[in-house]
Amino acid sequence: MLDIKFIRENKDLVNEGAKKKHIKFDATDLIKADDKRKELLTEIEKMRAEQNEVSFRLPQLKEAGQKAELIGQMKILKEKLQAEEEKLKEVMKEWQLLMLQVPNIPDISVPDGDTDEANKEVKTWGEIPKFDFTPKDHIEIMERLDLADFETGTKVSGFRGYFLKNEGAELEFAIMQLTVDLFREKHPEYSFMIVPSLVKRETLMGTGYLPQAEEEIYKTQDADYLSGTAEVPSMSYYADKTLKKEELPKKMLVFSPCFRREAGSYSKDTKGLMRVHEFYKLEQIILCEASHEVSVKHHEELLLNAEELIQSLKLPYHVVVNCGADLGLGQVKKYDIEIWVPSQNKYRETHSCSYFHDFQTRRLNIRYKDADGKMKFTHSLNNTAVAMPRILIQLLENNQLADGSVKIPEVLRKYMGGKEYIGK
RNA sequence: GGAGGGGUGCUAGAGCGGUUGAAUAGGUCAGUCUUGAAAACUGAAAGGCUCGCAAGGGUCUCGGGAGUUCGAAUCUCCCCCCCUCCGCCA
Repeated sequence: MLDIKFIRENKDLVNEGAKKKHIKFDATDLIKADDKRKELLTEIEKMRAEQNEVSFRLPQLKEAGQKAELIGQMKILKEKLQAEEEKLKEVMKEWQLLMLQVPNIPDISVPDGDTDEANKEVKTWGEIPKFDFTPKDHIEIMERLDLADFETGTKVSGFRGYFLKNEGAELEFAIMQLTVDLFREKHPEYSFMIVPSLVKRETLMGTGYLPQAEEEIYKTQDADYLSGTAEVPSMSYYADKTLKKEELPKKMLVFSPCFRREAGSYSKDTKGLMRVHEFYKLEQIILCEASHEVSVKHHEELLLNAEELIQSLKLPYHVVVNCGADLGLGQVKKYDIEIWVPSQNKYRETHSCSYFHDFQTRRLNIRYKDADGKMKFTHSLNNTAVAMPRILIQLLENNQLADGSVKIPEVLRKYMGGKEYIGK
C-alpha cells in the first residue's frame, strides 16, 4: 500500500510506475474516490461536533420543555448523520479496493521489459562444469542412488509428492545446518525464528497474499491457511507494533515449512524437486528505518549473504535484476539468484531478494518513532537464505561423477559424518 | 467439548449511561535541588484521519464488529483472545 497523500501529489509517477510493471492501473479513479471521502468526512465531522456539543449542554438544562425540544432536534440530526455515514461506508469500500491495487514504484535501476527475458544479468560466479559424459538430471541421480522416491511420493502424497531418503534427507539436514552455522558465525545480528505456517486469513490479507493468491494457498477445514513462505508469519509477528528506533534494523533468519498449490503451473516442472507442494525454507527478513539508502544497503547485504552460502557450496550461479514486468505489486527492486542446472543447460532460480520500502509495513502497521519524533513505517526486505529441496537439484547435478556417484561439497561433509561421496 | 471469569493508556489498576482521552500508582523524559547521584519537589508526554501557510481547531480510538440511546469505556448481540475448573488427548 502507498500513502494516499503521496499518490495524490505524485499521480504521474505512480501511473508511470504501474506502466513499467505492466500493471493496469490509473490513479485518477482513486483520487476521485478520495475526494468523495474527504468531502463526506468533513460533513460527518461537522455533525458529530454538533452532537458532542449538545450532549455536553443537554444535562445542564433545567427546563424539561427545552430538553425535549433539543432531543427532538438531535434525533433528526442523528438520522441525517447515519445516512451520511452509510454513504461514507460505500465510498470507503471502493477507496480501499483501489488502494490495494496501487503498485509500488519500481526503482530507476530496474530494467524495462515485459517478460523475464528482459531480466538483466548483473553478476556471474563460478565455472560452469564441463562433463566428459552426458550429465544426468537430478531425478535420475536420486533414484539411482536411492536418495528420493518420487513414485511412492506420488502414491502417498499425490501429484508433486516426494520422499527424500538416506543421503538425500541427510543432505537437506546438512544444508540447513550449514546455513544456520553460517549466520551464527558470520552474521550474529540475525536472530533465529521458527514461525507457524498455519495462519489465519487476516494474516494473509495483511501481507497482501490474499485475496490475490486465493488459488495458490491451501485452506484447512477450520478456514485457516497454510502459508507459502515464512515472510507471511514473520512480518505479521510485528504487525501493529511500534518498534524502538534502537531496535532497527531487525534482522531475522526464519525457518518454516512452506506450502504451495502451484495451481497455475500444472504443466511446469512437473517432475522431480523443482516445483513441489511442500518444502522447507530459511528466509532472511529485515525491518529497517524508513530510508531509501538504508534499504538499498540492506538489499545488497541480503544478496551477499545468500551468495556467500552458494559460494561455500561452490555452485556456479548468476544474479539477475528483474525487469519491471517481473516485479510484484509491492516490490521496488528484485534480484534473483539462479544456480546452474547442467541437465537443463541453464540457470534456475533458487533465491529471490526484494525490497519494498514501506509498502508492506504500511498495510501491516509496523512503525517506529524516528529521531524527528515522527511515527514512521519501517522499511522491509527479504531474501531466501536457502530453500529446500530445490537446491538439491543443482547440488547433485553439478557434483555428479561419470560413475553415477556424487561428490559431497567439502563444507557439508562435517554434517554428514565425514562422508565424501554418495554412491561410491 | 462443558461451566464460569476477564480483555481500559508504557505497565499495574479505577471507572460500569452525560465536562472521561480517560482517576490513582509505578515507569519514562525534562527541570529544581546536589560536586555527582539518589531522594524529594515541579512539569511534560498517545495515535489515526481531517481543516489550516502556521498557530491551532474538529473528529475517531477503552480487544474487533454490529446495535440500543439525544448521548456508550459503561447496556444488548456476534466474533477474537486470555485465565480458572471439569472432560478429552499426549
